[in-house]
Amino acid sequence: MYWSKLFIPTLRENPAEAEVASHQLLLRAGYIRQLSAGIYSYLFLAQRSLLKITRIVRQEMDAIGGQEMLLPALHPAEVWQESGRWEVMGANMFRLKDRWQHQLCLGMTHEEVMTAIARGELRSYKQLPQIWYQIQTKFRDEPRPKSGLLRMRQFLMKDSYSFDMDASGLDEAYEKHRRAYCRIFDRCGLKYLVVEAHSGAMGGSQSQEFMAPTEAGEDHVAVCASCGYAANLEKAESEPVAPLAADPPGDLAPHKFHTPGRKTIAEVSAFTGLPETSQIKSLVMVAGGEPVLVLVRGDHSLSETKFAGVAGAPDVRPAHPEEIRERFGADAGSLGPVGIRGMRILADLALAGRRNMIAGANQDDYHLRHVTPGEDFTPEWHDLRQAAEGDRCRNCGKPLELKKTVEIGHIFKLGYKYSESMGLRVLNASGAEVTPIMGSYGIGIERILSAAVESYHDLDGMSLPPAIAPFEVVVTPVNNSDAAQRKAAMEIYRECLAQRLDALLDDRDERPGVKFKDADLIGIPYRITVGKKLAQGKVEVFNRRTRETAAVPTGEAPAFVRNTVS
RNA sequence: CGGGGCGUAGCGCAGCCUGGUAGCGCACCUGCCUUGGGCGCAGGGGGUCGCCAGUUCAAAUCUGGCCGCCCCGACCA
Repeated sequence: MYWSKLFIPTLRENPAEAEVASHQLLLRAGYIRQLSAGIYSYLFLAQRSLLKITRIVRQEMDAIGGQEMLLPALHPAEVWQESGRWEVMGANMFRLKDRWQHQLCLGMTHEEVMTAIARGELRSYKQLPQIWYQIQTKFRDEPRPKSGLLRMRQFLMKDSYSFDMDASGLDEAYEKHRRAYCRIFDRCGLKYLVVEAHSGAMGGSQSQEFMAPTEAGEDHVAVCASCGYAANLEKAESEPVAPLAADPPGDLAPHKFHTPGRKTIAEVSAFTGLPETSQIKSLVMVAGGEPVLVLVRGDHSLSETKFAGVAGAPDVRPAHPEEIRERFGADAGSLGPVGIRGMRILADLALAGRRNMIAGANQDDYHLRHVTPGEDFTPEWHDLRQAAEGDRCRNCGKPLELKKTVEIGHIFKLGYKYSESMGLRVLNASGAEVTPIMGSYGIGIERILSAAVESYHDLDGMSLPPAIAPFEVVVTPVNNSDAAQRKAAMEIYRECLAQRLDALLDDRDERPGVKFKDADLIGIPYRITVGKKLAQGKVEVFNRRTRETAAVPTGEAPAFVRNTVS
């Protein structure tokens, strides 16, 4: 294509509303424009790149036997009510009414619709297994859209769903997807981690996330460089650092002492001269409407995800200050487990075996010394703490590293949640009615593009992997009014096309600097520059990523790029 | 939902405090010039100053309400 005919609105300056690199660069390079908060138009360059991404996704999904479908984005409330998620999704779901006042919503995901198809049509074990997928727009009324294409209210997802007769069939479908996802992200040229994940509101057992490391990410993962353990921080397990001071020995009774104005762990630590690891941090959570006292070591934080799992309630939240005062007769800074009755007490495993620690006295401005878990109160023991920097790996004892990442893919073993609640049944070989088991597997399409920009950019712009760049090579005559350069550039461009390269000819009547800057900005992996060396029968091949230039005989430049790309 | 910031030309911003002619850079159009990293000269077009109401002889500027966007936190299949 000829650049002079294309709409590529590059900007010299960064738009004020963009904060993260991928957002700034996608705007500046003329890939996207914002229509509203979390809603973007994908202009020519973005669409080309997204089409390349979806082509890779399709090829790999087809390769594991996936069948592509196109499903409605507009759903009747009924299917969501059947699965129970009409309520669960709350304000995150876009809802609307038709002219007859019938309730509808915009699809956030497609478990319900897929299961509705399956229950109407699948009758026999002979029809299983099935893998069905779709690449479509999904809608979520995000409380806070942000970071360009990383968190939107309307976005593209590849979603696939597997239906199997039994758990081993599901294992197989899950494993196929795991491998397909690795191939997809490898082919897209991304750096990524596969981590153990929490299955959240989806329900289900096993689940892994594919995470691309980036400072713009909001998900934290714990990674062991030594043995390969990797998990979302929500669910990561780790060995905490040892207490900084030994516990006083002996069978001591709790002893109340005055701590005027000391509310926080740090304040009590400074007041007593004992490290935070000698304190019990008492938190009040509300799970399923009931208050629960949760205890972690003073320097630790609670993982609300782990807590929700232990509490067995989907709706958990910290208690309000009024609830705490009413129930404990003291404010949050002076709470403790001693003397608490009629309330579940959960304690983190890092407190097990500890003796004579410091906790709140349930009286403002007072704390207790010599509090021993298991003797002065009896908790339920669970892993409740969030892994922290400095912790060691449970498997190999080496230090864990925490990384900021963005989720680009997620695979779930759903189990029977949807097939059960929505009444999907098939007959097995002995004629009995059984419920198929399901899996669900998602990929965020725009996030692949964003993550690639986050990973591969410099001060001049982005440098996308060739597989997903909007063009593979741009042919740039330095001086377009020089007839010899113009002619040579045209011939090289034609030869690039003949070599099946996705090529662009920069035939604009611009200064060389403008053409170079624009090509660098939009991130075309290779540039063939036709300039002063043409007299010696040479042109230059510029590698955007490495910024290296090679002088190549004019006729060989397209083949040179062709070989480098593949 | 809590906290903060911003809304003036396509983009980036000044003007607002102290009310009176709407301005700068980039981009855009015309001509000349130039061609290895956003070149130069000359001329030109483009604005309901987010919206509504109020105060005033007079509002981009002061007051009130509303809307939109961004950031931090909460939340997040």
